[in-house]
Amino acid sequence: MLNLTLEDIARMAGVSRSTVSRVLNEHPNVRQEVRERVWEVIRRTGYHPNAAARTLASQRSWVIGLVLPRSVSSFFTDPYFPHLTQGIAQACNQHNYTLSLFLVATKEDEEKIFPRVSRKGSLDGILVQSGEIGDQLIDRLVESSVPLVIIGRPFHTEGVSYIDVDNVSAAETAVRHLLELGRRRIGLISGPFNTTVGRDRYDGYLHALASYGIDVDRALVAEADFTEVGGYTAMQRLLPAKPDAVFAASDLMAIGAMRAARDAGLRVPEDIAFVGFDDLPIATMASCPLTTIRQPVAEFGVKAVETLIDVIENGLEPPRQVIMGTELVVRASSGAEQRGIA
Amino acid sequence: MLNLTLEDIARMAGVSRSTVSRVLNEHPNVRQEVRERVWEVIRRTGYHPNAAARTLASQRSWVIGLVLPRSVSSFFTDPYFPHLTQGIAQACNQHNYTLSLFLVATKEDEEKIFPRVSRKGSLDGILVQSGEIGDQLIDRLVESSVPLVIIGRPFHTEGVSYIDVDNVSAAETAVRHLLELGRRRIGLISGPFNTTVGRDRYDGYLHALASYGIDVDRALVAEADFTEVGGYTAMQRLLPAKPDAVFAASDLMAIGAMRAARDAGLRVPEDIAFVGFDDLPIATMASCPLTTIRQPVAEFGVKAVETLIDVIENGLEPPRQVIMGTELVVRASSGAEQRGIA
DNA sequence: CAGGAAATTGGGAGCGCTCTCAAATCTCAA
DNA sequence: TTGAGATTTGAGAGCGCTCCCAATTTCCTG
Repeated sequence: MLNLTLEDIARMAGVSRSTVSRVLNEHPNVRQEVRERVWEVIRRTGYHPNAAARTLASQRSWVIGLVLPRSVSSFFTDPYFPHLTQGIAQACNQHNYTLSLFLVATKEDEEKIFPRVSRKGSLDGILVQSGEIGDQLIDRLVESSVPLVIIGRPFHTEGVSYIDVDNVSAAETAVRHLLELGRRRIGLISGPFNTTVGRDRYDGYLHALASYGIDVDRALVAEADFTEVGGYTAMQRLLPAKPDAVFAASDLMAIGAMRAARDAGLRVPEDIAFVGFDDLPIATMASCPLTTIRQPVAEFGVKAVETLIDVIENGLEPPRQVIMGTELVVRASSGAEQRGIA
Repeated sequence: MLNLTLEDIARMAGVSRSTVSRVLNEHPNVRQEVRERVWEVIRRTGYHPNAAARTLASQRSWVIGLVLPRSVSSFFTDPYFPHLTQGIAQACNQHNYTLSLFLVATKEDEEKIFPRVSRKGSLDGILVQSGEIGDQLIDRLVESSVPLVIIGRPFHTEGVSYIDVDNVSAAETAVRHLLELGRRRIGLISGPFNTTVGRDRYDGYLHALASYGIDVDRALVAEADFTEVGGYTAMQRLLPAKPDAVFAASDLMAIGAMRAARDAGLRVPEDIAFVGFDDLPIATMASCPLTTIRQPVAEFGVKAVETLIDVIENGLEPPRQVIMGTELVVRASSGAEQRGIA
């Protein structure tokens, strides 16, 4: 039962290797009767074709890699990544691909992982999370001309496929929501400015203020790192500037920030309103349910896989650039209901 | 640069295919001068050996699979799994293995994944998270006689390799800590009773009570599912029985439970003390820093990988059964300091 | 019932590597 | 200088599959 080969099955079914291969790969042009006889033998023996041999002969591994670069240190702190991974894993399974996970923690990791990832014959394609703007990893992957889809817009977009949400307008919507509720001293807890997502959400914040003719007050902007602790300390830096609302570029930071505001004796949302970004389950479970931008994280992962499969099957050109929609989810933390009642 | 083979490198270096193979695999018995010449060509051309061909010829894929069964629905809610995965990924990288991730969400997933996982030639070994006691997945994997290490003690332990912490004594330590602080109506928010980890921590709770001659009050025991929401609702069920302390079988549940206690107007730890389990970063960030059992989650992952590699290299027998230590970490939630001061 | 087209089947040549074995080369003591 | 033994190298036979091509069989149509 252990080391059966195509040849063995062929002998047992009284046909040739080629015919068994045809049956296995669902090629047409095999007589129904023969097809059934072969399947019967396969089932009875519990035969599974050898993946390596298949890959070698067909130049197709049915494996895709998910690469999370060094800068994504928050893999295990921010629920965003598990959710994304979940969506990706599910889609891989759906499409009969196997998912390999490459967590790049250090520079040495990167050197070790790189050959494994870019080498032909082990991976059909790569999904890589966009990271810091200076990071060479993505450029190196692009150069290796392996089918590649970047999760989150990279800094250089010419000729590369990526998938993202429209962070600028999503952030603008979030901040506008606060403006519409009458808040005027709106703080921003941004993501890192050396990431496109950090910059984009900052730009959205600026646009919203500009549309209301409000000048940006630098004391109302604090850069953080997408973590809860980062949100907490950023909020402490913002407090002296007396914001009456804060847009945080992730739910986790919003939760940290709310905690900091509470610890400073402020009431949410009466004294200070909050809007987050992501709409992960924690958003509803926060001490004050969070108004936030919902992005379809799991579907995002699914779409990334499907885009990558498209690239694998139909070539790198033209670059696929997919932008997914977001929506504002209003809950208690922005004080929308208070105002409605008042 | 793209489709170089061993043969090409051999020709360019003026040696045979075999010699290049020897150089690549660091076999001895290659003249220093030749070795360097070959490396030089490899470096210059950017050649990487084809993984599939290597696997086919050597019957070794250098890939291990991490299988998370259906019952582990909390992959994306409980930070435990990302931490574990992180440890595993890091160790894989260290040992030059590639990690493939198999998230089993549905029965169909399981059917799709199973052949990919048990088939020879794609995976050198498997790490599988222990799940519900009735789950057939592990039994099927054991039968397929692929090198296997189970994360968390499975229900049937004969002949299988696994790695776990001593949940019984860890839980006992946690509950004893509360008893030593003078608490007597100690509630338990347990994990699911259809998991070994759920049962073990329950047993530890019983042992601790027994050692103080306290009879267990069924109204003080609530089964939950390791989620924060589960902890919250379990706490609500416990409240009528007026516990003065609660041991929750995970930090996440402890946090949910504390929130429920607060929402019911109780003060932590004055009115009710809490002890959790895991000591993940969220434990320190809780509204009241959590006394908890620290288990070495990331090292756990590392150890699992190392144990699996041992099994891969030295055979399935004898079964490796590794138990790792835990320690009690005292913070504010158990009220130890109050008592110290009083 | 012939004859050609279509459907079905088998054989062979790889895919790119590892590994055994024998040949070639080198080393050094006598 | 020679030859036994050690070291280094190359040739060849797979690993188990896919896929092309040619051979065989089946199916129609007139």
